Formats: sequence, C-alpha cells, structure tokens
Amino acid sequence: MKRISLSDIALECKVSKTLVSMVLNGRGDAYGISKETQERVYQMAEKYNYKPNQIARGLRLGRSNTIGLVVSDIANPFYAKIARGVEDYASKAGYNLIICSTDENVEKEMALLRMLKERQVDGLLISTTFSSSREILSLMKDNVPFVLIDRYFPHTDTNYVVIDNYKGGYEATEHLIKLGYTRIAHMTLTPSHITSLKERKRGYVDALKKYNIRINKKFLCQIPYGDIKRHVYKEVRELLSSPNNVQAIFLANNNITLAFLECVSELKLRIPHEIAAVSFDDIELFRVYYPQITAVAQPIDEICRESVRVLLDEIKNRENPVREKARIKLDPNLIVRESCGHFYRKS
Amino acid sequence: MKRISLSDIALECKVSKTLVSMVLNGRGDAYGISKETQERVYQMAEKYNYKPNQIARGLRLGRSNTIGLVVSDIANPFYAKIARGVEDYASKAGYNLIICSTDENVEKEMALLRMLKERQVDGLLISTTFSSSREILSLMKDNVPFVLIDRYFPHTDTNYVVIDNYKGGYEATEHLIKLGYTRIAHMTLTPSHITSLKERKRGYVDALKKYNIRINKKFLCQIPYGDIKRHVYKEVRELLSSPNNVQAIFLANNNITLAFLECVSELKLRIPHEIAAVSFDDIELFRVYYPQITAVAQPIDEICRESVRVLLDEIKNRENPVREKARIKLDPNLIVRESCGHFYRKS
DNA sequence: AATGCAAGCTTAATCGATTTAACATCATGA
DNA sequence: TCATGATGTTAAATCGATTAAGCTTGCATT
Repeated sequence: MKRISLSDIALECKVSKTLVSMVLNGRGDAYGISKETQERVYQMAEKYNYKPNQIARGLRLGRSNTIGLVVSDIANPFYAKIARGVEDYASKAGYNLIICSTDENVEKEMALLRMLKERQVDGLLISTTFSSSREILSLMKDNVPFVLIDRYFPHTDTNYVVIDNYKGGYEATEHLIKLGYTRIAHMTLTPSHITSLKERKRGYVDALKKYNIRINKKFLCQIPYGDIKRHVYKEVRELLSSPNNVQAIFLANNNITLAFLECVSELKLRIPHEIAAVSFDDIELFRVYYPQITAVAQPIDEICRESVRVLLDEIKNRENPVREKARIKLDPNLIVRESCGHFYRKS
Repeated sequence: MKRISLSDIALECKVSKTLVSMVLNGRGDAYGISKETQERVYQMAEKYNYKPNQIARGLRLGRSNTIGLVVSDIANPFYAKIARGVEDYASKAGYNLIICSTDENVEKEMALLRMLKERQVDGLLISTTFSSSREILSLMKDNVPFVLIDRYFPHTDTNYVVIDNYKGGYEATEHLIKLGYTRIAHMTLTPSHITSLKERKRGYVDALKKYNIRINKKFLCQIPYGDIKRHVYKEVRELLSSPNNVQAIFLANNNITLAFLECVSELKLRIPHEIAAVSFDDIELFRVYYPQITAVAQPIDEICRESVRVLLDEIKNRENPVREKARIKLDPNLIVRESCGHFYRKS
C-alpha cells in the first residue's frame, strides 16, 4: 500500500539511491553506470511501478513545474478558453496549471497570490483586478516571474500580453457610425478601473469624437459586476425610452452581452431593427444566435501562446533580472455579422 | 532576493527552527512558549515577510493540499462551471485545483493521471473517458482517493457523483412525445462508450418503446468528437430530407446542440415549426436564444458540492479503506421553454 | 613496485518544513 | 536534601529526491 520511493528501489537492487536517481533520470550512461546495473534498476522500477515524488524533487530543485493562472472567473467562457490554451502550451513544456478565480475581488486576489507563492509556483499568468500596480510590484520584490494578461498597467515595467482594447472599442463604434447610427450607447462594467474595459470605453468615446458625435452621458452605462442582469434590464429600458431613443449599443464584454440578449429576448426587441449591437469578445453563442452578433474577437490562441512563451522565458532567465520586459499588444478582430444591420435615417 | 525560510527566522530570533515552526502554526501556547518569544517570532516573520514553503511542508506531511480535476475539455461551458464550483468548495477546505483536459483521449488521460499521482495530489475528481473500469481500478491499487463525476461504471465499486442520465433522456423524449411528436431523432457523440451519453440514449429508446413508437435506426445519429460541426450538418440535412422527415430531435449535450443551432441558423430552419429540439445540459445560450431552448439541466452546484465533500471525506479516512463507497445519483431537471412548441398533426 | 587513471559506485549534504524525544532550569513539597 | 514537576527550549530524524565529492577496484604504465 505504501508508495514506492527511490530508496526502496535502491534497497531492492542493492545499490545506492544516487545510482537509481542517475539511471532513472536517463543519465546512467553519462555517469558511467554499467549496462547490467541500469537494466536491473529499470526492471525494478517497472516491477514496483515506481513513480518519482515530484514534491520531493521540486523541493530539492527549487521548482514546482507549476504555474498559476489567476482570472476573475474560470466559468466565463473567455477565461475558460484562455485556461484551455494555456493548459495546452504549458503542458507541452512540462508545466501544470493551478487555476484561481478572483471574482473581481482585490482581497481575494491578494490571498490567492500569496497562496500561489507559498505553493512555490514557478510563474504566474495574471488577469489582475487590481486598480494600481502597487500590489503587482510586490510580486517583483518576491522575484516571482509573472506575465499580465488581458489587463495591464501601461506605465509599469512588467511583462504583459494584452490586446489593443482601445482599437477594438474604436473599431466597434466606428462600425456602427459608418452604418449610419448616431445615437450609440456603451454598456460596461464597474469596477471601472479594469484597464481593458477602460480602454474599450476610451475607444468608444474617441470614435464618437472623431465623427463629431456629441457624447451623451446618459448613453454610458456602468453595470456593477455581481448584479449584471438586473442592471442591464434597467439600463436597456431607459436607453430605449423616448427622450433617449438609442439606436445602437456597444457592449463591453460577453457577460454584459449575455445579459443584454436575455433582456432583448424578454422585451421582444428586434435586433438590429429596434437596437443594433456590437459586442466585445466572440463566443460561440454569437455565431449561433439569430441574428448573428457582430463582435470584436480576441486572438485567444495567440494570447495563450505568447503569454506562456514569455513566462517560460522569464522563468528560464530568472537569474538575470535586468532584461527587457516583453510588452506584447495583439490586434483584436472585428467580425461583422448581422446584428448591426444598416440604419435608415427616419426622414 | 533569496526567499526567507524558517531557519532564517530562527537564526534572526536566536531560537530553534522547532520553536518558530510551533509558534507560526499557532501552537505556541499549546507548547508553552513564552508570550515574549512568540511575539518576537511573529514580529520577525512579519518583518521579513516570511511565507512557509508549502512544498517542503507537503513533503514532510505527506500531502499536497491539491486535488486534480480531470475532464474532457475545460473550455466546454459545462466543465468550466464544474471547475468553478469545485474550485470554490475545495478552496474553502484549503485545497487547490490542478485542472487537466483529456480531449476524450484515453492515452492522454492515462498520462495525466500518472502525472497527477507523481505530483502527489491528495485526491482526484475524474470525468473519465475510459471505456472500462480497468484503468480506474489501477488508481485504487495506488491508493489515491478519487471520485468519478459525470461518468461512472455502475458495476464497479468506486465513489461517484453523477446524475440520472437515463431519467434525463427519458424525460426529454417523453416531453416531445407528449407534445404530439412521433418522428423523433437523437443525436449523440462517439466514442459511444461514454456512460452518460449511453444512458441518455437508453432513456430515449425506452421512452419511445413505452409509447409504442417504432425505433428508426436512421433517427439515431452518432457524431464523432473532434469533427462535430461538419457531421451535424450532414445528419440534419438527411434527417429533414423527404423519406425521413424528422419532426423533433433530442440532442445529447451542449456541444452537439451548439453545432445544431449553428446549422439551423445557416439553413434558416425555424424552431420548433420545422424541427423541435430538446437539449441535454443547460447553458446560458439556451435562455438567450430565440426561441429559448428547452433543456435538461444538471444540478451543477450540487454535483460540485457533493463530489468535493465525498472526496475530502475519502482523503480524511484514507487509512480506513474498507468503507462503503459513496454512490450518489442526482436528478436532472427538465426546463421547459419554447423550442418544442406543440406538434399539430398534418391532417 | 609504485603511480596514474578510468570505470563503477557510494557517502553525505541539501532543499525547508514538522515532530519526537530530550534537555536544562527553577520552584515545590516531602 | 533530594525527588518531582512544570516551564521553556532544542537536537536530530524525517519526508524523497538530487548532486558534489570521494572511494574502491583493477589495469596499464613507468
């Protein structure tokens, strides 16, 4: 019942632990262990179904071959996909993933980061909910390699792999404008310090400015995380009520759009006739929905590939801390479908 | 830069490691350490921002406080939700989660299980892709506590927390029958040994039998995992072609339904008029879609709560292996929405 | 015969925590 | 005065692996 350890194999083979370790790590030849002995060791390991204790190994080697992934909610399809991509790229390099959800809660994130450090993760991929880089900087003091993904601090010198959210917001809004809409709302989340959402909003505002459309404060809706559905309902009703009369809406992420569509369905609104919509994030639903939802897609695979690459690179070169940080900003991709139609001006 | 260890604190305080360990584990009083010494230790730990190395701790204590979650694909919304629930319940008990995706690939699952054992996970939650309990039984030999979730082997004595898939399949089909449909198809996945899917199919078949509806082999579609979309297209076209003329369909999981809806949208089919549909699994999309999709919902939170409870229980009582295994079968829940309408017999 | 050297293997330290058993020191009671 | 006990603390073993340094052989060389 007891698990088999190196010593057990050594004992059984009547050789030292050292030798067993060398052989099983494939360095038997390099250390000049005779073929016969090696064979004997392999046989015993096989026979007793020996599996090295990676915890002991990790302790000795000072690494865990584990990386931590911190996101707001792993059940959010965007992060679920990120998790999957990161899992694949990380496992190719022999790393495992500990996944943590923060629920956009700063204290929870701090506790999780602390715990991940205690677990000696070799590195971290973080979609942080922090509003300032202060807490993140403490990671640097602790000398834990990390890469910010999805959200970042432009003026802080850290690795990051993000997308150009400003551009995404701008293009989404511009798309609506070019179709003839002028009364365009934007619905986003609070806490409003989340950098990605801030950038999307800035893109929205700038696009309107660029086309000389007056910014209407009433068209800017902030939905609190945690009670999305109810607030979206309220806001949609107001946006469509007579003095406002919104024609189109730019939705800041898949969560909001989900709530929006649910609302649309219950209010029996027709998209795009009664309200046109563009969403950030591209989830399956948007291809399946009728009408199909125009969306700003994030290059998820690329985000995963790059962030893992940068992180592993950082881990390898941990000793050399004066390197350039990787600052990677990927382009989002506006996928035009049917949810914006074409606005025919009421004459 | 170097991380602070127990010895560092001990050295700094001019006391032994033992004492520091005792104090920081909150057992200072129990061991009769003087208040002043305790205070000194706490201060130093604080000052140097000491964080215990959980890997070393794990090695000594023979546990990792980690559990492994093995599913087919963490990007699948059903499993993403499972992961989230499990994360929450596990973290309450101080456990972390290593998540692995098998892609329904037996070899991959074997490799992952091996790796998780090497990492000394304290327990496993597995939605297995194995077709027989043989591989699973080897886990028992290794004395690793585990709970099968979502899929199980009825005749093998393991812990499991599953739902009554037969009942779900039966009720979904019966629902269609009672609405007047008789030409009812079922679309499910291969590999066909996945127990949950087999049970759903059995429920479908039995419901038809019960209501004396002849089972038509052509109405039973097996879609290969890995190329779902293309095959669903082909099958849908055939089902609706003249000699078949299917009126309703029972879709075996959210993956298939997603592909089905995409197909419906492109073929411009109307639900339920041209084809009625019930799906297994209940994802956001189904509430948002127009028409809203009738679905068999799984009690995800309960699955997570129970499986974590059983697993932690098993871990606690690892020494006593002759206990009764937990065999938990939860009820699914048919949520009637709009996608089945009411069949008016062509006269 | 003494030396050098390679081949093959082992000893012991180490990673950072926990824990058992023991050790001082001092006060108390017989 | 000496045993007893409480109080406060520590030495050393342990978990299971890795690795630097060292130790036997036996053989060839001088």
